[in-house]
Formats: sequence, C-alpha cells, structure tokens
Amino acid sequence: MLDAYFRALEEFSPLDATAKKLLEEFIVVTKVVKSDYILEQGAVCNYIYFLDQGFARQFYYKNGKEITEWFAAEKEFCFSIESYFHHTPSKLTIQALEDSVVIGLHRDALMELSKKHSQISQLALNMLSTSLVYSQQRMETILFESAKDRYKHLLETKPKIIQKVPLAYIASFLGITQETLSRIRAKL
Amino acid sequence: MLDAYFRALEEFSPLDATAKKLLEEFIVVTKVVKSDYILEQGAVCNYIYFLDQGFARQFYYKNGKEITEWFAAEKEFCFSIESYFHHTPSKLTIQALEDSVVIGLHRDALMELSKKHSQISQLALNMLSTSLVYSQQRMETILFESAKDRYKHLLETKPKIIQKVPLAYIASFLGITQETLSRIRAKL
DNA sequence: ATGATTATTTGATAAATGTCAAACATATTC
DNA sequence: GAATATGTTTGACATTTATCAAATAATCAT
Repeated sequence: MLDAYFRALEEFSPLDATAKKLLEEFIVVTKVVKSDYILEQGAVCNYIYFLDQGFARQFYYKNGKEITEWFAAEKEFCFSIESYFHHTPSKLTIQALEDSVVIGLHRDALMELSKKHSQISQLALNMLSTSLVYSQQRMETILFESAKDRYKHLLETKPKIIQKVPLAYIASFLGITQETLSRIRAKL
Repeated sequence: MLDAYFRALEEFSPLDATAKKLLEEFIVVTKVVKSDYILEQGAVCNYIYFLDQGFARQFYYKNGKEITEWFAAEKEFCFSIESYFHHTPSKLTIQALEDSVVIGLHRDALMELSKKHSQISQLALNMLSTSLVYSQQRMETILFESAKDRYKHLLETKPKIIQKVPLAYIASFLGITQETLSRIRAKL
C-alpha cells in the first residue's frame, strides 16, 4: 500500500525500518473523487500530500479569478508551502482533477521526528532543498523566458498536463491569459 | 566576534553551547573590499554567507548582461541555492558592493552536523523553510504584480537598497530594463 | 440526440514593456 | 578642474501581452 510512497520518499534520502515505522504514525491515506478538495482555501495545510494515484492542481483567487499555481501528477508531492510552515490559513486550494488517492504526511512527522531520528531530518532537509531549488528555477524561468518559451518548456517537461487540463489552467500557471496561450499554440 | 552571527542564526532556532561549538568548526570569516567577489561564477558554493558588515549583490550573466538576482544587506544571508545543494559550479557571482565582513557556514555544518545534533537539524530546516517561503512569495510577486508595484514594494521593504545601488542593478532585479525603471520612477 | 454549458479560438484595440539612440548628470581620475 | 568613465533620463518606435467581444468547438446532462 505504502510501497510506492516510501520509494518516493527514499528518492530524497534512505529510510530504515525504524524511520518508516515512525513516519507511518503520521501518514493519512485518503481517496478523493474528481473535483474534490484535497486542501481548502482557509484551512491550515498540515500535510505534505503525495498523489499516489490521480492528478491535482493548486490554485488561488486573484481578483476573483482562479490562478493555477501548480499541478501535481501521479507520484508527485504538493502542499501549501506558506500555510504549512507558518501554520496560517492557506490561500491555496488543492483540487483533484481525477479520482485520486492521496497520502498525507503530517508536519510533525518532519519537524518533530527529525529531532529524534537523523534519517528523518535528512529526509526533511532533502525534500526542502529540492523544493527550494525548484522554486528558484521556476522563478528564473518566469523572469527571463517569454511566454512562448515557458509553454514549450512545459510541453517538454510535463506533456501530460497539457493533454489533461483546460487551457485556462495552463495559461494562469504560465502567468498569461488564455487568449495569449491560444495564440502561442496556434503559431507553434 | 560571532555574537551577531549566532544571534542571527538563533532567529531560526535556539542553539545551545554544544551546538555553537560544533558549528564554529565550520565557520570562516573573511574581509572583502568593495568590488571583491565573495563567490565567483564557476566555483562551487560551499557556504551560506552572512553579511556581518557591508552589503553585496548576487548576479549572473544572461545574454552577456548582468542580471542581479538578489541583494544581501547587513545581517542578511546569501548563497547560490542551486550550487550549494547540487555541488555544481555556480552560475551566480556574489560581489561586495562595499567593504564587508562575511561569515561563511560550510555546507557540512548543516548537512552533516544535523545528523548528530537535533538543534542543528532544526536550524537547517528552519533556514531552508524560510528561504522556501521567500522564494515562493517572490515568484508570486513576479507573476502577478506590475513592474511599478514591484518597485513600490521594494521601496517599502528595502529602501536602503535603492539609495545605495545603481538603477540598472535594481531594474534587472525587478526583471525590467533600466529605461522602464527610470520611467516608473519619474511618474511616481 | 438536443440543448445547455464549458472550453477554445479569433479579431480589434489598448497597455505595458523592450530596444536603440542620444542627451544629460554625476562621479572619478589624473 | 578638465577629461573620462559611469550612471540616468528622454524620445521614437517595436514587440509582447492584456482586454473585451464575439464566434466556434467540444463536452455534458437530460
């Protein structure tokens, strides 16, 4: 059941049986159907979610419009960074775009267990540093690539998203309007 | 000597005498004069730098132009995130904009000592999570605020930068040209 | 299947920002 | 303090992207 999950965690750092046992206490598995919320706006994000099956998006509201901030594909992680670390209500909503199985790892698993078990602190450090590098890289692409290049990059790195998801979601994820994206696509 | 430094670290997480002693082994203090490089492009960034005194900027080259990515004011931290975590040559250069005293904390201090001492793992986790939240927030401002709003925001949050630094640095930091910034400023 | 809803494309136009060139201002050096 | 280098502003124009409106196209529910 949790095999794929622990395998995904071990991409970050090795975990022995003790570490896994400790972590298990903090793991919650949930099934959600399409359109269900994994995390609702206003709730505190207490978990790092892993999409064991399915597919989800994170979005928030800006001037009444939904802005997609991230897509989580199968075997990927997602959470509201700000809410998780600051214990504040989440601006983000995480919504399943398909029927999904979500594995949540409670904050205390990383933050508290990491005091007791060094493999877990290494796990947390490696998860965080990976996120940080991604976040930094994404910022750079937004600053210095044109909308067209960002779309092409997304096509290369996450072609599945583009097949599965309404254009408007992708546009807001890229930071452009759907009309602009439609035109970019027409000229490709 | 290191008082202010440990105080800055303890903003993230408390440190007892043992923790401080362990960390000290990995601390390097350097004086640099104006225009000196704290980190050169192509070198691996092995330290998280703290500007004990002085002022610095991080930049890299994009189409032959210097793009400022970050300013580090006195008592602030800076490092090349990607180079530090991936042990790869840094794309970034960190340059002192004034005579400065820089305190570097070696990667092994956080990554290795955190296996042995839980206060250090907490320190590392909190430093990383703080960086991650900042990085995320900055990305959002870039995506969703106009150049003018970003400039105003910088004026509010880091007025000193604007006094000390050539306009071209600030412009590239904001992701715009210096001409555009000059016009924004004229109309404020 | 049919109508209703949702998603996508297209067109006309406006706004924001970039590019290139030159003028102007300030700081630095001899 | 004159000459030089560096930094800033301004102008004309090009490009990118947004906005608003409407036309199509695709999907969904009954």
